[in-house]
Amino acid sequence: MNHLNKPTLTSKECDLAREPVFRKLPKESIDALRRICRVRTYRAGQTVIADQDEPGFTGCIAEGILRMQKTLPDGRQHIVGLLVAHDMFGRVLHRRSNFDIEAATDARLCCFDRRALEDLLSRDPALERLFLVNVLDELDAAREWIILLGCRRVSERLAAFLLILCRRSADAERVVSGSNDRIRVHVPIGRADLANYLGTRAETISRAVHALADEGIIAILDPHTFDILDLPGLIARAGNGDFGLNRP
Amino acid sequence: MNHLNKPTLTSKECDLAREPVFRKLPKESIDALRRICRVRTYRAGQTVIADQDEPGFTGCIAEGILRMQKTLPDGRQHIVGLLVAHDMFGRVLHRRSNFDIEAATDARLCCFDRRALEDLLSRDPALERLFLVNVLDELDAAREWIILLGCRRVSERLAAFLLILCRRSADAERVVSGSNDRIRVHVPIGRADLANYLGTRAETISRAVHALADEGIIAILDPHTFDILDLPGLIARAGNGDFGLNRP
DNA sequence: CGGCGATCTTGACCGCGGTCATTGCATTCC
DNA sequence: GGAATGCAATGACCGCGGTCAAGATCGCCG
Repeated sequence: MNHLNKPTLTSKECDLAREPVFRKLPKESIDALRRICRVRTYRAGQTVIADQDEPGFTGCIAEGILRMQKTLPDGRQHIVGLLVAHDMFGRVLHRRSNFDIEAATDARLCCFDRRALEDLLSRDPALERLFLVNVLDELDAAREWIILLGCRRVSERLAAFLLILCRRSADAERVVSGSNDRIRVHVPIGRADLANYLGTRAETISRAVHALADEGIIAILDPHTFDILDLPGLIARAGNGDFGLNRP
Repeated sequence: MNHLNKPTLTSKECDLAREPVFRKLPKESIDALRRICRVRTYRAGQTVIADQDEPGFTGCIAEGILRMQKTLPDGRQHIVGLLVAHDMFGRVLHRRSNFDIEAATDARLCCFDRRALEDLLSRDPALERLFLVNVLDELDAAREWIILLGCRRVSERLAAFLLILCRRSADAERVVSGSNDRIRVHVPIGRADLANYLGTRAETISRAVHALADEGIIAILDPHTFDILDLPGLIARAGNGDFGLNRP
């Protein structure tokens, strides 16, 4: 059983002031946001925003994981982004979505009405600045990912992905075992999603994972749980890129 | 001879009001911009902004082509973006550049002092909004590119790239030949750069180009000049993606 | 004019990774 | 308990595209 695939949805509402993205905002901005905030919950597999839709809201994730993906006419799929708790999703100032946004796990979302948020943005420079900086960071991350897909082999991409998971403290925890401490990471998605994210196939992911295990870089506890045994080795495998540093 | 590799640098200054990006701005915003604008010229191959630099300016391109690229520790390179005339380059609100920005051809740039521009942004909501929308479009384009690299084969990527060139009217012109009209496109960069952009190698680019020619989809006039003979065929090859629609 | 260097092209080879098929191992449902 | 379902793992095969090497083409410059 993978607890990350079945988050327990608590009944407490969004606490926007506690979201890292909004923390730096002045109190009145947060209050204004809170006034246009509605909670929505989705079950794994449900579509939040469909490709080419004109959604009425954007928001941020309180709990769960969303995947942004595109399905090509011939059926091939690609995930352009995984969004975890505290990430923003959707698109202000833009009519149509260019991707499907689906719940990869059960999810609870704090949603802002699009119109109301755009009004707010126009009247609140601090908020608009926050969004600008946020989008700039996303752009950087997207370009890092372009490099990942453009000139790295699958094993390197997998290593980079695991490093990103390591850096997200919510997904990683230090585990003391014997004399040396390991980093435990939970992979919150299945092999197929992971393959679509890394631009390859589930079989290749499987082989790459076990290759890392054979080299002693990771240990496989179960298909969704690994221990990082050799962090420097993993970093070397990833090609020393500084992944995820933009998204602390 | 490839005239696009050696643009003649005219002596006239930037006419910001005529740049499509700025056209919608109120006159006073444009005037303010013009006041902090300096022209810089670069020769092909020169570095405009180095990876990890903290550049003192950003700007937009009056003439020429810039490439944003990253060189990995092991020497592999990847181009994350080609910037042509009227595109913005560089990064407001961010200390360090994550990429090299180099002149792929001789280039003339309208540059804004970074500090002055950031001051301006804080005081001019219309300008800040323009930047936000601009960055959102770049993010969309980057994600399209992620899909291109993540789940399309080289011949499809090449086809998509040619379609983007077609849609940039400056690079494409209709040519009447006999009864049917062709679209002529100039490829402003060499095979090696193109390979780094499309995530492959120069040899593979060469083969893919000639494969398209063998199928009668394009005609090769010289290594930098093609005629599109079968636009629907090219679109089908590219997988019906709507490339470049974000950047009209 | 002739040699030289850069770029593009083409061929031969082969390895990474895509594809297909099979197996194993859970969990769920009858 | 046994059948059914879903995901992961593994093996066999092979094709796309990376790599290396050798021509081809063109512009440049002595």
